[in-house]
Order: sequence, then structure tokens, then C-alpha cells
Amino acid sequence: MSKPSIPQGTRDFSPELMSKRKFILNTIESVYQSFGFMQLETPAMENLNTLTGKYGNEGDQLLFKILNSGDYIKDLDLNAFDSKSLTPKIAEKGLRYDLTVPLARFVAMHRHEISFPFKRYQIQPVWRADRPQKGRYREFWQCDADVLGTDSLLCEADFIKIYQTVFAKLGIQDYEIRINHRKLLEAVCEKADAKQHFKTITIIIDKADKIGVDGVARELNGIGLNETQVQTVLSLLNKKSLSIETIAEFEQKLSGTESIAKAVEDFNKLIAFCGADLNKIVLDGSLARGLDYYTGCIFEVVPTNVKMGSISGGGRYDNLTEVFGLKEKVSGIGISFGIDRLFDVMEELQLFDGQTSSFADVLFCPMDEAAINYCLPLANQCREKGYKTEIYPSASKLKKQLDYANTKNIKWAIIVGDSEIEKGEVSIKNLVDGNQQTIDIENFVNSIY
RNA sequence: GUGGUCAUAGCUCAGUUGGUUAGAGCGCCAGUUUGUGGUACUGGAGGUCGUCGGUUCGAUCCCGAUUGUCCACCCCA
Repeated sequence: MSKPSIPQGTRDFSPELMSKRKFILNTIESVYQSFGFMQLETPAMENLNTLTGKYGNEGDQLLFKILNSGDYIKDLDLNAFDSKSLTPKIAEKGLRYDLTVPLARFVAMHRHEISFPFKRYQIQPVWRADRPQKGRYREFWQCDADVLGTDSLLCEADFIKIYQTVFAKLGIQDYEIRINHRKLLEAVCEKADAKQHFKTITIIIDKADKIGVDGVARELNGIGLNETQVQTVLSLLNKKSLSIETIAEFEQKLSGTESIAKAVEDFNKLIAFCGADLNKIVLDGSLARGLDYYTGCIFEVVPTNVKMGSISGGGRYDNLTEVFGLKEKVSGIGISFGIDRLFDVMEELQLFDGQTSSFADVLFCPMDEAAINYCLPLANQCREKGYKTEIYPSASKLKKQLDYANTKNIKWAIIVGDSEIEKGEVSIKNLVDGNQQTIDIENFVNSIY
């Protein structure tokens, strides 16, 4: 028997880790709920034809595929296939790659039962056959929220408020909400007279953070843009805080282009909805986001004092359900938190240090077998009062039982032995300050706080 | 998919210029204290040095492969 192990890029979450993860998860979930989002869950596996072709070539290669059951090669002439054409014959299901495509599939399937606008959130793991590295796992959790069936800019404003609320609650202070507009990017390409290179250009400028302005210029040259064109693109890469003035500046620079009007209109509406609260919002001309289903505003959130990729991303898309054959146009907007990266960021910033996780509030410490029976109804009383309560399962030495309470960060130890049982009492010890008192069982629960 | 890094106790890591018995700290178990914890002291368990193969009289150490790790690129949360 070889040493036990888990697959590459996956992790176990110990109780200690889970209590921290739960804190993040619960925070995000409660904020989503406070904005009226409803929960959706979809299966871990989808039909492979639901998934393939939605993420581009790169994405398709990163899909985990599930082998068919039974004798899946019985009727196949293996020599007639190469590994690529064989795959669809022997694997018809795959693990989900994100939560957006399953959402689109769900909406397409249940369009008649859904009333729009449809606001759903979804917190589930996704899988990518990527090579793991810092902040990148093969199994990780996404926390998505999407609004479908409205193109109001109020949604964008809501999501910005959600970002601000979540990060405030988590204690993350140094971050930047980067925002851009697909139409602004289009206008830039139009201005530079390079519309036909739109997709390539977005991919290149998205790397600006990493390779710098010079690097971007070099790569733009590489795809055949001349110096004027490159300069036109570069002139729009700078980051500025989002404001009426910034927008006006862009409008002026890009006047005469087809796409700029829509971007300006959207930004101005968004600013109006956000009111004065434009804190931490940066208009970043270089933000592009690879996924090409985005059509309007796009977001990305990055921590500014930790070296880490984006911890959230999202944007507006015009017609997500189109590929599933839905005739009526369902536009929408969504964001996604990557809680694994959030976790890494918070761990690095030591934001969990303040919290001591306690796995129970009360531990009953029976000194002999008879005491266990005596404790049972008392423990249930504690639970009814809302305390996490357990009874040590054997009459071990007190030291051992108190040690156990310490490691689980339990505040109250309730010691029960012969003398307590005789008098109908319990001894309650506060493990934080060390005080101990013996009181009547009638109202002992009231002594716990 | 490409390039690099590393792999020794449960964890973090020493160490052996190739040689008899591979160490520390933390953690774990027990005792000092047979009903009073978090501190202290004492003792104990736990490793075929990732796996397979090669070189050698002899390999944890050198070489090769393999698996895993971490990091960077591509792409992305």
C-alpha cells in the first residue's frame, strides 16, 4: 500500500481551515442575500457538449472529462481515431469549469419557470485541469452572483456596493476595483484603425500589469501595428479614479468613434447610481478580461498589498443563453469571488488572527460512567439554549478532558462526579478566567454566557 | 502545453566531502499532579531519507527515470 495522497492541485480542508473558509463563505453569502439574490446549485458534472466550445480552445483543454461507464470501447474501432476524436466517444460528461455556463444552461432549460430579472448566487467548486501554482488550484470554489434579464446600470452599481461591503466585512482594506468597458476597448481599436485585431489587442493590453507599457508596445508591434497605432492604444492604458471628469476625458480622446457613446453613457449612469461612493474604483483602460462573452462593463478586483492575481472578476454579457438556442435575448451581468485566493490573501495579511475559532461552547466532563447519564439531559438543555455542547465520551482523567476542551477552545467545562450527583449540582468552570463554582442544576444554564 | 525548483519524523527544517546507531524544535502519548487545563520539568512512541533503476565493496547523499511540490510562462479565480 503506497502512502495515501490526493490528486494534484486539490486540498483537504481541516476543521481549522474550514472555520476560516466558512467565515469568508458566510460573509459573501449573507451580502448576496442582502441584495436579494437567491441560491442555485447545479451538478458537479455537466454533459460535455454543454461545456465544450464555451471557453475557447484553451478552456476546452482544461476540462476534466469523465469516462463513460461500462464497456465503452466495445463497439469502437480504435484505429479509426486519434486521442482527440476519440474523447467524445468515450467521455460524454465533464466536471464544470465555471458556474456561468451551468447558469446559462439552467436558464435555457427553465426559461418558462423563471421570472426576470433573475438574481441568483451560486457557491460551488469548479475544476480545471490546469497546472497548479500560487493561487491556482485544480479544484477551487467560486462564489458567483448574476442578474439576468435586465440591462440596467443599477446592477453594476449594486455589484460595486457588494464588493465594498464584502471586503469591509472581511477586513481587507487595500484593494482596487478595476473597471472598464468593452465598448471603450472597441473604441480604442477603432481609433487606432485596428478593429480587425480587437481580440488580440485586448489580450495583449490585459497583460500591461505584468509586462509593462514597453512590453505591450513590443507585442503590438509584433502583430503588425505601426508606431502611430501603437501610440494611440498606449495613450489609453493609464489608470485613473472613476469620475465624471475621467469619462469626459475619454469621450474627448475617442470622439468620432462608433462605440464610445455607449461606454460614456453607461459610465455616467453608473457614476450617478454610485453617488459619492466611488472609493477604490479605478477606471483601468488596460483591463480586458479574456472571456469574450463580455460586452459591457467589466470588473476585476486585485489586492494592492499582496502579490496575488485577481480575487474577483465579472462583467456584463449580452446574450449568454444564445448558445443554448434561446431565441429571446437574455442579457445579464455577473461577478465571481475566488474564495481560495481570498483565503490566501487573508492568511497572508493575518486577518484571521483576531478570530479564535471555538468548535464548541460547553464540554461536560463526567468523572464516572454514572455521570454520563446525569449529563445527558443537562447537555440537551444547553443545546436548546443555543450552546454548542458536547459530553466527553468516557470518564477519563479530568486533565485529559480539560486538555481536550483547551484544544477545541471551549469556554465552559461542566464537571460532574459523585459529589455533584448526590447534591443535584454541577461544577461550572470558566476556562478563560479559571473561575469555578458549584451550582444547583435547576438553573445552571443561566450561569453560562 | 513550456521552463525551473525542491522532495529527510505528523509539521517546520538540520545533517552526512558516499561508511556501523540519521538529529532539533513544534506536535503527539505518558508521568510529576489517582477530580482541575493552558506554564514548567521528566520520559516515550514515531523515519527502509518520495518511488524505481544505475554507478559503487558500500548510496539518504552521485547519475537517470518516474511521481509529487512549489514557482514562472500560457491562460485564469
